Amino acid sequence: MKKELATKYDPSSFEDRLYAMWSENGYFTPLRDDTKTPFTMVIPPPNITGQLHMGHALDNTLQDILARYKRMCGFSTLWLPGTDHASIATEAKIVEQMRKEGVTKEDIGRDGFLERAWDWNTKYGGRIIEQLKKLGSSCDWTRTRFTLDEGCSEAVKEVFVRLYEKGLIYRGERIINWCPHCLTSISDAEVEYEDQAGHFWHIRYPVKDSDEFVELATTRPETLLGDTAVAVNPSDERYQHLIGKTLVLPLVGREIPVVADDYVEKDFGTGVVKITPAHDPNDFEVGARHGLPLINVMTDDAHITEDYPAYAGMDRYEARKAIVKDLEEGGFLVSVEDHAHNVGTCYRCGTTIEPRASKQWFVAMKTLAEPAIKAVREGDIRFIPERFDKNYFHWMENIRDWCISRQLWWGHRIPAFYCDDCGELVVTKDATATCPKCGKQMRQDEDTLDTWFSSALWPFSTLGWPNETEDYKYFFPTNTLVTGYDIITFWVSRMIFSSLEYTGKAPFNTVLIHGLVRDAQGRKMSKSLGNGIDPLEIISTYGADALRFTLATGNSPGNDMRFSSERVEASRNFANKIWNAARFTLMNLTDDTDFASLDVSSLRPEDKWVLSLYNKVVKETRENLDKFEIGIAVGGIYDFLWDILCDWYIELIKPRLFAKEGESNKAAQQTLNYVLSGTLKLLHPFMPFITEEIWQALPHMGDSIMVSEYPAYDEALNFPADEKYMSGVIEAIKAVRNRRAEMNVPPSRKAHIFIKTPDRSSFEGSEIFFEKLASAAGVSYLEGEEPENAVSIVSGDSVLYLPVNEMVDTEAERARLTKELENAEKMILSANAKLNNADFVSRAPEKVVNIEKDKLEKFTALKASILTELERLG
RNA sequence: GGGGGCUUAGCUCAGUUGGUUAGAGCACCUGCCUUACAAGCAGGGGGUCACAGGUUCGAGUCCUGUAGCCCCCACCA
Repeated sequence: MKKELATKYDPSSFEDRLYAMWSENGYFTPLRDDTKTPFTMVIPPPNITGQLHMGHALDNTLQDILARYKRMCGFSTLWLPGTDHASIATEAKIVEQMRKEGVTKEDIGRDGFLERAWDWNTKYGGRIIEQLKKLGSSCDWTRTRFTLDEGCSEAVKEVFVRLYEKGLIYRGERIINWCPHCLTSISDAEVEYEDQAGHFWHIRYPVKDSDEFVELATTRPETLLGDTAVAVNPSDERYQHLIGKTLVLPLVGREIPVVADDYVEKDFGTGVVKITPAHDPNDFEVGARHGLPLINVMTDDAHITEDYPAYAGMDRYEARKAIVKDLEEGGFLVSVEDHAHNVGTCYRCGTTIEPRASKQWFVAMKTLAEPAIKAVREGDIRFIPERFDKNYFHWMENIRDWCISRQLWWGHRIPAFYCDDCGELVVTKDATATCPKCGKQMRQDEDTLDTWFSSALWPFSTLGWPNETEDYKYFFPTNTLVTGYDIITFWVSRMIFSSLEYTGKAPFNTVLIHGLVRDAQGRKMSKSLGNGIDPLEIISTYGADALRFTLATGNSPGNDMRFSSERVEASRNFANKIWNAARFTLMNLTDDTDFASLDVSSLRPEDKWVLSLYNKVVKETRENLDKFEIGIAVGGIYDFLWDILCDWYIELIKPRLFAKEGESNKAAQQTLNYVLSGTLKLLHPFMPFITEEIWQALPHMGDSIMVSEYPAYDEALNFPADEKYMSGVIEAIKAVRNRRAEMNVPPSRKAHIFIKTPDRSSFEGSEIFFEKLASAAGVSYLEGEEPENAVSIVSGDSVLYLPVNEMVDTEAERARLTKELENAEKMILSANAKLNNADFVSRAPEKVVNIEKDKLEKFTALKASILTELERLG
C-alpha cells in the first residue's frame, strides 16, 4: 500500500511527471455538472510575445491556489487559459525581425505580413503556455483561447456593429496620441507621463499693421508652424485691445487671429497662448470653439512636412533647434528659461507622443461608464482590497472617449466599409460588403482595433458569446478575476462596462488585486535594468513549489512584494522539511495498521492534542482562503506543519513508533498518517507537486490528492482538555530546556527531574516526554524535602527540581528567581488593573475578561511558587 | 493640483472585525552530527510598532495633524 520516497528532496525528479499525470487524467477539465456549483476564472491572457516573468508567476500562482482549493471543495472549477495577440508589441517585434532581414511591411504587403505574424504565433505563441505548465497551473487547456481566434473575432465584430448601431461607436477627426515610432494612434490609457527638463521659449508675434508685439511662451516652438491663432483670457485687461486683431506668424508669415478663451489663465506666463489645434489637445478644444483650421505640420514619423521647405524633413527636435535659431535671428525670441514639464510617452516603446489631429474610431464612454460605476458601487463587483475602487471610480467618472483604431495590421480589422464611388459607409459583420447605394464592392477600413478592445470581451467571448453555448450558460458569469493593480484601467474596467453592456451581467463578482514583484532592492524588475529574475530558473533550481510558496507567503492583497533568492531558499527548506517528515512517517508505518479509520478511544493525549490543533488549522485555512487571505492561510499551515507536527508531535510519539507494536503504536501511526495526509491536502493548492508526490506514497484512498476532498472542520476532533494538558507539559519541558541551556549542560548529561505540583495529573503520563525531550534521567513527584544542589524551574503552579552535581550558585539562582518574580508581578498588576476596572469588566467581552482572569490565576500561582523557592534558598 | 499606499527586530516583511507578555524568515550569538531532516535540532539577544495629539475600559490596529519614502490620476501653454 505505502511506497518509498527518495532520500533526497529533488523536485525536478517528479514535478513534470505529476503534471503529465494530472493532465492525462483530465483533472483540469471540468464537467458541466448540474449537481455542482461552477467556479470560473479566466486567465489574464499573457501576450504571445511574452516570456514568463515574476509578475505572471505571482498572478498565476494565486489563481492556481484558488482553482485547486475550489476544485477540492467540490466546485466544478474552470480556469480558462489563453493568450493575447498584443497588436502593438507583436507587430513591433515582427517588424524588427523583418528589419534585420532588410524587409519592410510595404515590401510584403498586408497579407504577407499577416502570414508572418501567424507563423510567429504558431512558433512562439505557445511558449508561455508551456511555461505556465511548469508552474503547475491547473488550467483547462482543452479550452485554450486566443484573442484573435475565430470565436473572439466574431465577438469583436458583433460588439463593434452593435455599438455602432447604437451610436456608441463613431468615427471622427479628433486629437489623438500618436506614437511616431509605432506609427499608430494609442489611447489615453496607453500614454505614460514622465518629468523632463525643458525650456520655456518666450517669443513675440508682431501685430499686423502695427509696431506692437504680443509676447507668449511655449515649450514646443516647433509647433509654431501649425499655429492658427493666439488666445488670451476674455477678462484680461492687458489684452482687451488685441482681441479680434490679426497677428503675423513669425517665420511663416501666416495671418492669425487673437481669440478670447477662458482656457487661458491670466496669471500663467504672459497670459497669452499660441494655439496649435492640430498638435495639442487643449488647443484642439480651443480651435473647435473658435472654428480655427487644423494645420498638421508633421509626417507620421514626426518630421516636418514639405509644406515648410525651410524645415522639411527635419525631425521634431532638429526643427525645434532650427526654428529657435531663426526666431532669434529674426528678433522674435525674447528669452529662454528652464522649465520642467511632463511629457507623454508611448507605454510600449517610450517614444514621446505627438498629439495629432486625425480621423479615428472612438467609443463614446459616458453611457457605458454609468452602469459600470453602479455595479461596483452597489457591490455586484468587489475589489480586494477595497481601496482600489477609488481609483476605479475616479477613472470611470472622468473617462473620455476611447480611441480604438490603430494603424496596425496585426489585430481585428475594423468591420467598416467604404464605397469609393459614392462615399457610403457601412458597418457590418459581412466581410464582402457591397454598397447599398450603388452596388459596388466596398473597401474595408485599413485599421485594426486596440488590443484591449478584444481583451475587454475575454470573460464571455471565450465561453462562446455571442452564442448561447452550453459553456456560456453554465460557466458565465465568472467568479474571481486575479490581476495586478497596473492593469485595472486597461483591462478590468473595460471588461466591466463591456460585459454589462453586452451580456447584461457583471463579468465576475470579485477582483483579487495583487501588487508588483520587485527585486531585492525594491526596484521594478525590468529588461533595461537587467534585474529580472527568471521564474523558470528558480523552478529548475528550487522547484515550482518553492517558487509558489515564496510568492504566496507574506503576500497581502494589493501590496508589492520583494523577491530574493534567500526567500526561495527558505521555501525550499520548508519543502525539504515536509519531505523528511514524510520519509520519517513512511519508515514508521506498518502494513498491518488500518489507516482507513481513527479509533478515538485508543488515542493518547498527545494524539488528541495534535488532532485538535490540526482541526483548528483546517478551520482557519478555509476561512482565510474564503476571504482571499492567501498569505495568512499558507502561513498557518507552515506554522502547524513545522512547529506543531514536526517539532513536537513527531518527537512526542517517537517512543511509541519505535516500540513497533501494540495498540498505542497503532494509534500513533494512525494519527500521524491522518494529520500528515490532511495537512498535505490543506497545502496542496499552494504546493501541488510535493503534496501529490508524498500523498501518493502514503496510504490513501483515491487516485490523486488533486481531486480529493479539502479537509473540513470536524467537531469530533475538538479536544480542549488534551490541549490544555499538553500545553502545560510542553511549557514545562521548554522551561527545563531553557534552564539547562542557560547553565550550558550538554544534552548528553541527563539529570533526574523532581516535580512538586498541586496536581499530579497535569504531568502523569508525560514522564517519557521529559526523558526524551528534556534530557531527564527519570521523573518523580516530590512529597517532602527538595533535593540537594538542585536548580529549580518554575512552570505554572509547579516547580521542577533539577539536581546537578556542581554546587548551585545560590546567588545566581536568587537573582534569576527575582527577575522572574518581577515579571510575574508585572503580569499580576496588569491583570488586576483591568479586572478592578469596573468599565473593563462591564464593557469588554466575556472572553477577554476570562483571559485576564486566567492570566491573573496563572501568574498568581507562579508568583507563589517563586516565593516559596526564594524562601527555600534563604 | 487630486487620490492612494508605506513607515513594526540589523535586513525583508506578516499582524485578518481594536483585546493574552507584538510574530516569522534571513542575519547574529551559544550548545548539539539526538538513527526524518545540518536545507536540521535546542536555546538566546534584539522592537518606546515614524512623530504629536485624540477616541476607547483597552490602540501596532480607529480618527486628526506632522515628517520622510513610494505609486496612481490630472497636466498651465
